[in-house]
Amino acid sequence: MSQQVSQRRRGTELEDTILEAAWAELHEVGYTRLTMEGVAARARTGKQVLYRRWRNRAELAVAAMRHKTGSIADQPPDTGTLRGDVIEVLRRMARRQHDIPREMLHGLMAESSEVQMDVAVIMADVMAGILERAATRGEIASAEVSPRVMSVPTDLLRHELVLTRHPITEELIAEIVDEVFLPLLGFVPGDDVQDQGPALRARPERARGRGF
Amino acid sequence: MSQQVSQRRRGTELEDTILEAAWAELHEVGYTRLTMEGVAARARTGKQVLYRRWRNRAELAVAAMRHKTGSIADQPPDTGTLRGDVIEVLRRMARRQHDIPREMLHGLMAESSEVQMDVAVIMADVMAGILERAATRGEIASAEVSPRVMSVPTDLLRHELVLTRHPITEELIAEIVDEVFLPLLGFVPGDDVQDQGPALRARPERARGRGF
Amino acid sequence: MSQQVSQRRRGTELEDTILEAAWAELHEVGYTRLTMEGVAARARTGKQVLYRRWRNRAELAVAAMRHKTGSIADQPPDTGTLRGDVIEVLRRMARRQHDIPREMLHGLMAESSEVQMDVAVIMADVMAGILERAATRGEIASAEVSPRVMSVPTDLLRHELVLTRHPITEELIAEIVDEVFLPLLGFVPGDDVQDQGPALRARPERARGRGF
Amino acid sequence: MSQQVSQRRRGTELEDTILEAAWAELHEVGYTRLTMEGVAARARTGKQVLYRRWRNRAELAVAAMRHKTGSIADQPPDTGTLRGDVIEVLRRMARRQHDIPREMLHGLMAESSEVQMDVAVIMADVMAGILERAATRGEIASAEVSPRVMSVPTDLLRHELVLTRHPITEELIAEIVDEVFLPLLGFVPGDDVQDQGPALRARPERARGRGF
DNA sequence: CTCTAAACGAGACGGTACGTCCAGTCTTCGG
DNA sequence: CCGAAGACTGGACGTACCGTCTCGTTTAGAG
Repeated sequence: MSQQVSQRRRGTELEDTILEAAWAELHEVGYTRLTMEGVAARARTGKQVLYRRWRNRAELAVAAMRHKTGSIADQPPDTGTLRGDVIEVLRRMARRQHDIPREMLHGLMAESSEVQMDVAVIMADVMAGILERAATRGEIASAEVSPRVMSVPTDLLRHELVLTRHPITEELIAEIVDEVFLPLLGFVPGDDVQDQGPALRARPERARGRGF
Repeated sequence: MSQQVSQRRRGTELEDTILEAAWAELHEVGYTRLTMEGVAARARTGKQVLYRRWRNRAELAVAAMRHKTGSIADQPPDTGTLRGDVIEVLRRMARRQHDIPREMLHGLMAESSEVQMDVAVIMADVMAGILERAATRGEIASAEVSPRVMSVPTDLLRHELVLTRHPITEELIAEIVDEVFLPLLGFVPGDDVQDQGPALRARPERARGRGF
Repeated sequence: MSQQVSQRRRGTELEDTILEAAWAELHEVGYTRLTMEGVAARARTGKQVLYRRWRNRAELAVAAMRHKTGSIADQPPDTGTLRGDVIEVLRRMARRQHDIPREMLHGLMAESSEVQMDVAVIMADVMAGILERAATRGEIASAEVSPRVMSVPTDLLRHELVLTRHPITEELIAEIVDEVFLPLLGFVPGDDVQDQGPALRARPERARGRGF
Repeated sequence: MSQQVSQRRRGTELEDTILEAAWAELHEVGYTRLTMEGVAARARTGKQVLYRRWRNRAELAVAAMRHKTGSIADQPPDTGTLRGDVIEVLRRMARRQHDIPREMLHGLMAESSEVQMDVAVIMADVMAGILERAATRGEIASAEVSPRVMSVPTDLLRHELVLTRHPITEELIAEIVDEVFLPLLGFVPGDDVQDQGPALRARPERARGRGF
């Protein structure tokens, strides 16, 4: 009479459980100390089940990451101004990165060739759209911008996000847009952008080694 | 009778042997599969000897890296032109990176807090010097440039070096300098820089995933 | 339009296939490495089909063994002489054992309580019949023989078959009969049994350990 | 002042601990379910330590067995009578076997070629000595006995010990000696051996299968 | 020059995780 | 309902390294 409930998890249900377990482990112990055994134990299943789906912890971690973080440029921002659009794009990138610690990213990039910078291409499309609209509005003379220039804001932000330990602030985003990107486009900001305080400020962090 | 040669290595001699062994291992198997046991075996010594000097493989790898790659900005370039100087700086960065596979870098950044972007600060100093001289020569109006702008060329190159799989070419460097940095400084290139072919070219690589 | 042949095996047909697969596996990899999965794969069926019939690999192996080796004392030998009958019984035991490697037997005895020495009782009956006929023929005074004595030849042969690595030869069988069993019955062999060569011969094999 | 006790066990001390742990596991779970992990856990050491010493669980089990059970025929019995000596030998065998369950033995014989019947040869020597003394005392005409006959009592007992589930009783031993061995030697027992009750008794156990 | 303390080389130790195999059970689907 | 197929829980396998500890052997340098 009563609906026979499956005792044993299978397929998608099981997979979701595992990916959530992996995500939890990633945040508790970090990628470096992520173990298949740990994930299996937390998901209350066997290691074989994991290995049936992902060849190694890198693939598992990538899958867990994607499971939690949806696609980035689902719908391009449209704030009505060039500056607003670009800032919104950068904000979304930063917000997205919030979930993914640098350490995890580096660990993945060290072990997996999966994690690519593919998003760069996607971002290029988004930026092209933004510039298109800006040209239509007459904010800039032409949408014909070198791809190198077009990717400057996202590249610079990504550089900060992944390769430095600087906290990502609104000021940082404003700097990238107002000191670098807009000037490159020959855009002269109107009166609404007079908060250019941080310019010419020295970086606080000191070098302790030689880095790379 | 014969000169008594020390059978057992110690101190610096031993340390050098180890660091070379580590460097060799790094290139043979990569950072991910670098093991203390492997290095010890290759250097024909015991693991204790390694642990006496470096707390873990990350420290050892960093040390091995530094042992091979000297400091970056030993002497700032001085080619006589702003453009030449900046290009030279980027070339040196690229050349230096040649020795250090991306995988190694990511592995290190995942495990060690040692590998920092400290070099960024050093590069800032170098760039400041270059701009100073350019201002003196009258190439640019003033050396008073926002630190954000000043670090744009090195940040962009580092982004390419570490976060993409693009090969580092002369064209890439030229793009960064001619399409981004010099325009930002309000610099109008002379007749010697008419090789601006790559502009507006589309990026060839396609996205295969969502990356990050 | 040809007669639709049942693609799916069932009942006895399926069971036979499985038992033959099991027997084949037993001879290819031995009992120790016999696996339910291996048998299922070889029989092109699922594990559940096996578990529906036999609780574990021991039971399956026993079944496979019995499937190949029929009952031992189907019809008691009747050669016309006491000596001939006993030798024939021992020969049949030896021949039967030929199919079943010692390793398989030990494996089964370790895991299954099924494989019993029940045959001992059967053999006792067979031996009783043989002695009965010998008494009737007048070869021995009486068929009233202690059960212990009666089982001596089969027990000794079984000891050799299962617990030693000695090859089972005609001489071995002759020894058991002529040096042990017949003397125990007070039987004086006639002239046809003068091939008593092996007596007093030393055993060739040397001890290498302490065994048990 | 205080004796510095080594925290970490090594060499023989560690080995003894392990063998005792293995012996304990053998008795708790039996050979079939003996696991290297179980032994390592009980001995509070790593699996590698076990594998460094023994290639597999069979070797470990054999070693554990030998560690507990000393050599069998350290000093031959000398009771003053042939019967007494033989009975004493069989009693010792039975006592020794008490420690080693049949299941363990079969498991070992299935997996290891180490466990041999070498002891048979040793027993032959012991029996030869016993017969020698019996001949000297005049109990038997000559010590020249066929090796087959000489090993009959030990072979029969071993058959019972290993291949049947019969409990090993004094009566069983008496049967072997009084009904089989002594008669074979043409020995006529004196008045002290009138307890020949069990003769002609039927075996109680019934066959449940076809055995082997 | 002898003695001593430290460092070296070698490798065992207690442990964690790997990636694989198999047991025995459960589920789905098709005939 | 049962066969075929295969996924699931779970446990052990045998291996690789980790970082520590111990042993016996150089080897510098202090006395």
